[in-house]
Amino acid sequence: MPQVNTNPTPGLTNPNLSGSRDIPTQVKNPELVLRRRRQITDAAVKLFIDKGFHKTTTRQIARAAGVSIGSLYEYVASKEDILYLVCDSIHEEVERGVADALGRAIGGREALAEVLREYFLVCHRMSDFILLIYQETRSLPSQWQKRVLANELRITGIFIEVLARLTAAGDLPNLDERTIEIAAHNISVLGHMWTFRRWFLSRHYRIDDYIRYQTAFILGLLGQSGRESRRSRHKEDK
Amino acid sequence: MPQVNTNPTPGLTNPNLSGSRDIPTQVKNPELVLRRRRQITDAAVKLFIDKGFHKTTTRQIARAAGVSIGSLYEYVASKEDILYLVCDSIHEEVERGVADALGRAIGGREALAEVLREYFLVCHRMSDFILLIYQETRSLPSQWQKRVLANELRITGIFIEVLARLTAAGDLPNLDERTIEIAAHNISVLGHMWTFRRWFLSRHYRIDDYIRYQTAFILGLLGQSGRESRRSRHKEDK
DNA sequence: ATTATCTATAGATCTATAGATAATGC
DNA sequence: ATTATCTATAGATCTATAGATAATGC
Repeated sequence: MPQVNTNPTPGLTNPNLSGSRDIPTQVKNPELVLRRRRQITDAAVKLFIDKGFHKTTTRQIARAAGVSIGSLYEYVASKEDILYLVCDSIHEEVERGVADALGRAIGGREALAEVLREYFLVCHRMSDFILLIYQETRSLPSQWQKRVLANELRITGIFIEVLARLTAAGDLPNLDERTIEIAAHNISVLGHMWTFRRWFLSRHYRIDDYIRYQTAFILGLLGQSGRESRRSRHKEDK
Repeated sequence: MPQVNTNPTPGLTNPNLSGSRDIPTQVKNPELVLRRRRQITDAAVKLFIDKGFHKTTTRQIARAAGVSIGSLYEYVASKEDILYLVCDSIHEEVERGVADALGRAIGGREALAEVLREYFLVCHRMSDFILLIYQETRSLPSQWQKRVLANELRITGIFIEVLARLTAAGDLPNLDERTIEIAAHNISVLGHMWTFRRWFLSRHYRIDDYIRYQTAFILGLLGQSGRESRRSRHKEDK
C-alpha cells in the first residue's frame, strides 16, 4: 500500500483544463482564466507530488505559479479548488494517454497484449500523477470526489469495451459481462500497482519485464488471446 | 483510484502495539505507556478514518482518548508519532488476520482458492483500515514510511510462501520465482482493490461474488489449482 | 521525591479577503 | 470605468511546551 516518491516528475501537458468550467472566478476574460489556471495547476501539481496537498501552502502555489496570493484567489475560491483542477487535469492526461495507446494497438490477434502494453507504459510515464490521485482524492469536497471517481470509471470502461470487442470477434473465449467488468477493473488496478508499489517493483523489475509478467497473468484467465497461444498452453499442461 | 468512506468502522483489537517500542516517552511505567497508547491509537484511528490525518487535530485525539492534550504529549513526541502507532497497529491486525486465514485453509487440492477466500474476507473486514494506510502512509516521516513498506512486503511474502509450497507439492504447475513473486503482489493488491474501489464494487457485487470472480481470474494464470479444474477448462475450450 | 496529569498559552502558521494600485479601453 | 493585480493583514487555527497541581511511595 505504500507510496513513496522517487522519480523526477515530467510536466503535465495539461490540455483543456475542462474541469475549469466547474469553478467560478472573479475574472471576466475567459482565455486569461484558462491561461492563469494552467499556470496555477502546473505549479500546484509539482508541489503536491513533492510535499502532498496539506503540506503545500497557497502562498507556495502562488509563488511557483508566478502570481500573487491575491490574484490566485481571483481564479479559485479555495485551496480545494486547486486540487480539483489538478486531479481533473491528471485524469484528462491519463485518459488521452490510454486512448492514444488504444489507437496504436489494433492488431487483431495479439490485440489485448498490445493494449496492455500501451496502458502499462502510460502508467509508467504517469506514475507520480496516478499516485497523487490515490493519495489526495480524499481531500476533495465530496461533490468533486464523485467526479474523480466517475473519471476513473470511464477509464475502466475503455477496457470493458476492448474486452467486449475481442470477445465478440472471437479473439477471446466467451466471457460473461461481469467477468469482463472485473477483468477490466483488474487491468486498471494492476497498471496502478506499478505506481503504488514502485518502491519495490522498480527495484526488482524493469517495466518491460513487469509488462511481460502481467500480460501472462491477465491472459491466463482470459484463455489467452488467440488459438495459437491457447495451443501452446495445452502443451505446457501435458 | 478513488477512495470514499462509507461503512461504519469496527474497532481495532490492537493487540501488542509493537511499534510502541520505537517511540520515546516521558512516562516511566511501561504498562501504563502501553495502555495509554492503546487509548490514543484507538481514538486516533477512528478520527483518521473519518476525517483524514491532516484534518484531525491533536486536541480532538486527546479528547477522544480521554486524556488532556498535555498528557498526550507525554506519550508521543509529535502528531506523526500517533500516525505511526496507528499504521503499525493496523498492519499487526491485518497480518494476524492473514496468518489466521492461512491456518484455517490447509486443504491440499483447493488450497489456493481457500487461502484467497480467507484473505479477501480479511480485506473486506478491514476495509477502512487498509484504505487509511493507502492514503496516509505518505504523511509519515520517511524512516517510518520504510517500516510500513516492510510490513506490506511481509504480508506479500506470506503469499509467496503459499504459492511456492503449492508449486513444490505439485498442486500448481511449475512457476518460476518471479512469476510467483508478481502473482503474490497481485493477490495482495486485488484484495486491496476491494477496499479502494469499494465505492463502485460494493454497489455491484457482494463480497462472495467478488471472491468467486477474482479466484477464477487468479487461478487462470496459475493453471488452476488442480487437475480436475484443469480438465473442466479444456472442455470449455472446445 | 517521584511520577503522572492538567491548564493555559506561546509561537508559528495559513487561508482568504479588503482595499489600494496599475493597466486597459471607451 | 472596468478589469486585473498586488500588498498587507485579519482572523482563525494548531502543535507543542512550560509550569502548576495532584497522586503515589519512601
